[in-house]
Amino acid sequence: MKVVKAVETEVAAELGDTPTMRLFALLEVIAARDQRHGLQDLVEQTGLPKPTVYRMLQQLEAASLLQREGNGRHYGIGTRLRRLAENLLLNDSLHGARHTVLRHLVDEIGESCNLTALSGSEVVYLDRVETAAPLRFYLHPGSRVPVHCSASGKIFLAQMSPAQRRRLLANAPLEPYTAQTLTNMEDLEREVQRVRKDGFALDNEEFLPGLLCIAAPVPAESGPTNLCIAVQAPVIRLDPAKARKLLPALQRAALALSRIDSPPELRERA
Amino acid sequence: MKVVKAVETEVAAELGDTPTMRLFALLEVIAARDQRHGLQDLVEQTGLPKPTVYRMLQQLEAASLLQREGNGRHYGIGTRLRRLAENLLLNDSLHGARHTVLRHLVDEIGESCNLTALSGSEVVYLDRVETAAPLRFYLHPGSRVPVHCSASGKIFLAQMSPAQRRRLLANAPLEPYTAQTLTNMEDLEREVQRVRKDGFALDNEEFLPGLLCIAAPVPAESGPTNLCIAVQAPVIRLDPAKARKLLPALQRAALALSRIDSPPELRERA
DNA sequence: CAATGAAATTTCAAAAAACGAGACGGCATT
DNA sequence: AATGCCGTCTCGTTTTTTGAAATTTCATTG
Repeated sequence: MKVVKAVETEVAAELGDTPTMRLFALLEVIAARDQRHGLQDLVEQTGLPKPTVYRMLQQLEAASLLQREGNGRHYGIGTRLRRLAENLLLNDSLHGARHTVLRHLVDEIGESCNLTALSGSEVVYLDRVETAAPLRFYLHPGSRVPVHCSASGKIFLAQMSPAQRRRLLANAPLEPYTAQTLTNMEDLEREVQRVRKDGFALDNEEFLPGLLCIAAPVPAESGPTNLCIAVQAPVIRLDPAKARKLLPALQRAALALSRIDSPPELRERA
Repeated sequence: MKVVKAVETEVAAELGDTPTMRLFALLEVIAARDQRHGLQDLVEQTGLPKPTVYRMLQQLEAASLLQREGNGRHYGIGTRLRRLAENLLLNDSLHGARHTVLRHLVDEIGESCNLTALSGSEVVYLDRVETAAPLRFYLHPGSRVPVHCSASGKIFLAQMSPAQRRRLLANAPLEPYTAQTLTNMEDLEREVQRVRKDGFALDNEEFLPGLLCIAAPVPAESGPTNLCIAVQAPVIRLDPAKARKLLPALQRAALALSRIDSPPELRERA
């Protein structure tokens, strides 16, 4: 009994604080296993009260997003949700194309690479391809890191006007993650100026001990970009000097990404 | 200007009356085209007010369901939504297996077939495979038809107790769709008794003029089933006598579906 | 064939979220 | 520097969601 309650609380806390999020949490539970889902099961899996889950399921069924299976006591995926999922995967050439570029780069240089973007005042991992080497940092797509202690973050900062930069950093104090983390504004400003001049950024164990990272911007048609490509490796295999030698490959990949991201066709208005 | 407005109204009316539905409408718009979606575009596509769309996008982005692209002025599919879509399609062996059976049946008898279930007081098309013949009725998966004038509907009715049947039909008056539609309770009751005895049902132009349909139940482990398989064809190619000859093939497919739907493994409680 | 109990559904008043008109602000073009 | 298009924020109002508890349903079981 207690164990069950603990699990319930956990899932509910993690996956939902607005109706929308609770709904997606429910869908994720349903999508997670290839089996029939009864009301009771879903209640236990999500930790939501029974009438709530019941109402959600009913609403989803009415919209053909889910459908009842068997004797009406179980739910499965409905035609509309299936079609949505198909279209979602189908109409996302951007992701596919980018992933290919990332994979090529990883093949070429032999270390994990990732694609990052600025979201709010944090850097988000859009996608990631791991190296084959056995020792590696596992950082999954979708996770977020602070701007001030990540290579990509510094690139984003370097593109901004001083005013923009100050505004952004006002919301995010320069927390120390390691002994190397730049925690005062002057050091960071100096570093950012260097990044702007060089066109690439390093993170030398400033976020995680033992992790070195080099990032380059993916140029946009004009103006600042919101996309970076970066290599991450344990300091045992990669030091700043070696990292600099990877720059040409990195920039070649960045250019390829740039072509994916801003081809003239996409400027039309359907 | 007027044209745009007309479209807006339409989409909004069709796709949403609760926050949840509006949200899915938005996702469907996003999933529909492989392009970058700006706020303004989405406002026009969905017909929803700007702050509403803005809030939805923001919420979806915060949850990594969407992510910003380019300079932050466009949205694309996020890692979590992509994963959800992948799992949704992956973990739905039921659908895949059923679809295969349907396709085989269509190959065998040469007419469009579909899989139906009872939902509320209507029959829903769960899936459908079309014949290769040029003349055909196009009825898409997810659409709904009344119980009293569809072959599958009669099968569902035939499984019920008279009390259940009366309760269900109380909510759904026997509306006439064609001259053949059974619109009085006695005729329908007589028909239902026949269906129960024969184990199959016909719809002889009772729903759409020129459309003949024969349905058989997909047997459940025990008790009534909520799944039927049916053949639909223009009366020009199929008459009741010919339809009856398709019955063995139909029942063979029904048995195959039955094995998919209730194998012992699925009775476990993970 | 009624009693039993587990599971599904409905109810309803309180609480929370969504709504959207309008104001505001940034940024690009003029 | 002015203009205008978009994205973003505000806030009082409206709508939806919430969930404990009561009720119904249905398959067993005694």
